[in-house]
Amino acid sequence: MAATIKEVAQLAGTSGAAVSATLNGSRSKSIRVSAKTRERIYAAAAQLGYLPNPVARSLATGRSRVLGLMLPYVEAFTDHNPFCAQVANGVMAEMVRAHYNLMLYTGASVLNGAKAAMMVDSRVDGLVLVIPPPDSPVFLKCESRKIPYVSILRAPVAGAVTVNSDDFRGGQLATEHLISLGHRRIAHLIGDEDVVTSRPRLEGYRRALAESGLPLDDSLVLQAGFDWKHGYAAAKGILAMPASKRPTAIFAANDLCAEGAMRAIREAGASIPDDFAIVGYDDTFFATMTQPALTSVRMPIEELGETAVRLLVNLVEGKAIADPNPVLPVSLSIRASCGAAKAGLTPPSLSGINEDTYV
Amino acid sequence: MAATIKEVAQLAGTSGAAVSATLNGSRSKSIRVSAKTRERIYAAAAQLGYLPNPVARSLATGRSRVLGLMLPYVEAFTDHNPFCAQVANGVMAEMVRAHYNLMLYTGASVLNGAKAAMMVDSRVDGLVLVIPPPDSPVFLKCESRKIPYVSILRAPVAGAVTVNSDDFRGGQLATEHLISLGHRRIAHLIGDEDVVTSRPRLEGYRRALAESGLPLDDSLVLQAGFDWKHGYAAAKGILAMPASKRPTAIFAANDLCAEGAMRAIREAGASIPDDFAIVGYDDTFFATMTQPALTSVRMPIEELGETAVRLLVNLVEGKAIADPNPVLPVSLSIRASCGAAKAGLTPPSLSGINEDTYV
DNA sequence: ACGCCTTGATAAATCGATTTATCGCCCGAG
DNA sequence: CTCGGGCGATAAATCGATTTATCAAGGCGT
Repeated sequence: MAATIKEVAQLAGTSGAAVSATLNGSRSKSIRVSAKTRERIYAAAAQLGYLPNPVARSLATGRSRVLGLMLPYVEAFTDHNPFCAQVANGVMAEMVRAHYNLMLYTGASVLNGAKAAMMVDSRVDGLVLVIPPPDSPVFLKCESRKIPYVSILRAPVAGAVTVNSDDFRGGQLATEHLISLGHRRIAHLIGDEDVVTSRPRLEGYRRALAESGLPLDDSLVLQAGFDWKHGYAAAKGILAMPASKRPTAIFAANDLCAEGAMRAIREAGASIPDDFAIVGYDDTFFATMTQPALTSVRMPIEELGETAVRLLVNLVEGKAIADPNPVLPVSLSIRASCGAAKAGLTPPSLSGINEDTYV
Repeated sequence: MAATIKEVAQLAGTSGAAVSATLNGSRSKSIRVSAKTRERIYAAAAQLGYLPNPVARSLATGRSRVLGLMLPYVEAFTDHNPFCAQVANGVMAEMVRAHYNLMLYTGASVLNGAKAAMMVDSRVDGLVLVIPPPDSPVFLKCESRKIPYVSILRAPVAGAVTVNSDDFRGGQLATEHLISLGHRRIAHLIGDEDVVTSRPRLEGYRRALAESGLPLDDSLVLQAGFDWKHGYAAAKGILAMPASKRPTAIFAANDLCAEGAMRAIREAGASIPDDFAIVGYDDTFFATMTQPALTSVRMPIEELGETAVRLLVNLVEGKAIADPNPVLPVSLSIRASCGAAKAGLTPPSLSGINEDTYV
């Protein structure tokens, strides 16, 4: 029922070509529109409430002004780790700014077999991939269909555009902080092996120890994971160590993992930060809600999303890219869980429902 | 570069019409394809890796198999209240099931003026609106462009399809629980006025009091909001009341609000649940992380999303809808914050990174 | 006065599907 | 022997834009 370009042309007493050129501000030599005609076209378009049909436009131009966002698992948003949600937020914000629309894809179900192919379709001009597995078939799909893509948290590969945060530095920061507070036996709970951030964080941890002349004790490096359960289990293991072997500080894989560890420690009747100092990673909002509040490495998660979109838009529009593999800086949010800040000094500044609701 | 229908037709030695009909399993009388030709078409399509261009298909059919999801604010995902994220999750899951794709829109920026119109465009077959303001222009846009839509958390309006949860019952449940534990002075922190859930919860609270023969004391009904800050402030107010006027229990607007209240109470040196029993709403995962863990009214948030999509798909495909205004049931998750369950008995069962990652 | 360039505008091709109208052909019924 | 009907398939129209090729005037220089 919506007005078409032909109807506008008819009402303005001109042709569709003129309408198209006028409304798009086309600067082609081959088609010119006089000021008078232009006025009539504007009037007619306004009168009919004309909006170009984006589907038809896409077909004609080969561009959709839609970018896809692929999240690694179906529960991306419900998962208690707000990482994906925050990335999505940054992505959304930047897409709005760049006048692109967002198509959302999550999980294996849309990516297996025929469906996988369906999604990497001509509907999107480009794709943002979040923590893609190193051997994901998505890469091949994109290559073969010539769909530009940018990966968030992926080890830089020749020719691929990636956006990462400085995990090595993050590992260093967390460990150095604990060292500066006098800790000499510091445990590290490693995140999932297949996630690209785990290793550099570990290396940062090792470097910090080495630079301070502290020994590297492999019994203090525990395979955990990015969830509550693994943190809880790992801490149980630590609590079971003989006192002489036991660490006095824990650098956890992330905030959730740290929370699990804290729970295990509390259940054992030990104190945080007196018996164990703890540092988390991601600086999620619930780092402020734990008791004591959790010191955490902050990474600019939303900026990861924003940067990825910015790069992708350049890719799509054929513009030059200064740095195809940016690494965003991290920092340390110091709270009470290491004893470096008093408990309760940093109440969460939660925003609740925002004013920016739809009109 | 992708293969077109014409190329497939050529390779199979037939026409585009035959290819289209075959691949879509068309049962029209006017076009028939013999088994032999069909085989050749399948072979050719497979050989070329042919996938129909969805843009062209959309233009021809007037259907895009894309549904839009509109969230009320830009920070929908970052906002510490995981409500929108969970809704998005349910929506996504159901869309995958129904073979639709998801276009995501958030906040005022995409909805003002010309941009608002751009988004309600022919690209989507229908729209899911989450907590739309009662007077949102989106409704008119949809009507005038004949785009079917379903609203989540909207007061039922004649002719509109809505999905709600039973907030009245939720208010009742929370209050009855506190009454059953012996509380006679129960405060209620109301959520934002303009959010449709606030009033029925209040009415449920009132009904529960009335049915137990307890007096309705307006000084115990405090305007708060769905965020941490308002919970914190409201609790401060309660703590400042003269002891005789002070409630012994608080039914908060939601979990975040409850958390804020708990923080204020702890800061005042009072005990939960001994001095104040607390009930939250939404049963978010961090209700399990607070100390003590928070009793909360559980609403089936993801199911809201799923149901909305199911209804919307029916709307889009012209199928009958049994109940255009379903109200989903709520329940009570009892934890330690009211003294009805021991602290620490319900550790969070967090899942961390899911197995269902993309291949 | 003739050709040339510029301006203004339109008809028509294109994008890649779906869908309708049409066309042989062969077979069986009358 | 002819006519109707079912089968198999194709050409062509359509969807609603963009974009290219084409064309008609009009102004200007020589």
